[in-house]
Amino acid sequence: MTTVRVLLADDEHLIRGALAALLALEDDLAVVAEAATGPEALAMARAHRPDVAVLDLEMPGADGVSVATSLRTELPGCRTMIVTSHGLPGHLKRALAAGVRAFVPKTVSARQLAGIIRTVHAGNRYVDPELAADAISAGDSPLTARETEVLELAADGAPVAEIAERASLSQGTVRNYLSAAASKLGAENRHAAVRLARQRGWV
Amino acid sequence: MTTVRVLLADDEHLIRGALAALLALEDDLAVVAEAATGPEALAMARAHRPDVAVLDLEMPGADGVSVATSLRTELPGCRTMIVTSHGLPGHLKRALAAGVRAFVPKTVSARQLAGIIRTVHAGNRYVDPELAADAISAGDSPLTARETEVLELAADGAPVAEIAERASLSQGTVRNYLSAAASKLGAENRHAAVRLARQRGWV
DNA sequence: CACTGCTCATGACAAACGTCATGTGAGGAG
DNA sequence: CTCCTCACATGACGTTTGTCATGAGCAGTG
Repeated sequence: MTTVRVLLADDEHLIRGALAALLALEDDLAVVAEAATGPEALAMARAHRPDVAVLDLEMPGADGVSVATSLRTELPGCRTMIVTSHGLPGHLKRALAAGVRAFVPKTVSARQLAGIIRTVHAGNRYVDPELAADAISAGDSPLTARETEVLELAADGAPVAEIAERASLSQGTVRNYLSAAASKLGAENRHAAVRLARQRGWV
Repeated sequence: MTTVRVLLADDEHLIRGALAALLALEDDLAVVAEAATGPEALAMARAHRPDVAVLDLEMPGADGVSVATSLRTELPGCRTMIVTSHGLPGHLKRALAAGVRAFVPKTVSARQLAGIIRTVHAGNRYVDPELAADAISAGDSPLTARETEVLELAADGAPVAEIAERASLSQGTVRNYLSAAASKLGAENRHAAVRLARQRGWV
């Protein structure tokens, strides 16, 4: 029996510590490194070369997906998986596109997580069935690249003039994109559109 | 030595289970009940009458603060504490106003948490120093009750007409409140105001 | 090559919005 | 009792929007 070397990255010390303790109970798993931020996770991974990196999606510095992207090129032998509280369909897609092998919500039990780590280590993938269903039913973003960009700039409630300036577009164009985005999303106005797009992980 | 009977409520199974395991290592603490939702937490508390209820702030059904409020009247002997990922000043204030004895971020370690549970059980209070500093520097909400109410209704990007209807106010009045709220918060428009108020936990 | 879809623009109009002046009534503070 | 604040309202004003028509340049596809 081989021992799986695991890197644990989560900014919540409470969870990270508790998780490490629980995984330590599994005698084929060994937590060889822990990290509380994105950059720290990268550094620890370089130093300890784990078999599997368990990454929280929301971390200070760099989120789980970008850490996974970096790891993919730097340590091809290291499988990555994402654990998260907020299972947005868009996040799942981004994660899979970044080569992440598993995407699980924090609502699973530690025992299940251990099983998933083994699955991933064996070279297989795992996606939470419910999240997968959501992602499939949610579908792809209907927004074009510019529409998405403009919508993001509108996300903090900025007026059109400011968005236009920051995007180097004319105000009329910005209004057109915003209008198109809102109608594609079935929203009454851009602010509601922002909310919807966020919910679906499209921004 | 008395044993402290603890109720653990958190919708993230991973965390709840891990936490229960870690707290079980402390021989003066006993996790007598677990819950994944607000209503479930209430039911479990009634059934098991714990000494201390450790409540996650964000749970389906009812959030930690409202559970704490209910517990305060139903089980006066049960001390409550809030654990959360997002330490917004406003949440801290609401929690303390609801009679919560401790407010801690999930970035603490399990050992620290155990200590805090003991502190709370002994009748003392605990507030994370950093959160406390934030809360003090952030100050109170400058908004009146109605301003807050209207701002909340505006939170999902609804047009003024809809807000007016839902608040049973005239559109002009709604605009006035929204305008007042935005200027008090130093925001350019109501949407930015919503964002700011959220950041500070005032909505 | 024609066709389609994305990008970017302009101009125009109606609706929604922000702001201000102004007024009434209720309730607390002095 | 008076003063002040808050809640609520109206009407009016200019500005910011959403929406639509229209058009040009530029990619990719059949």
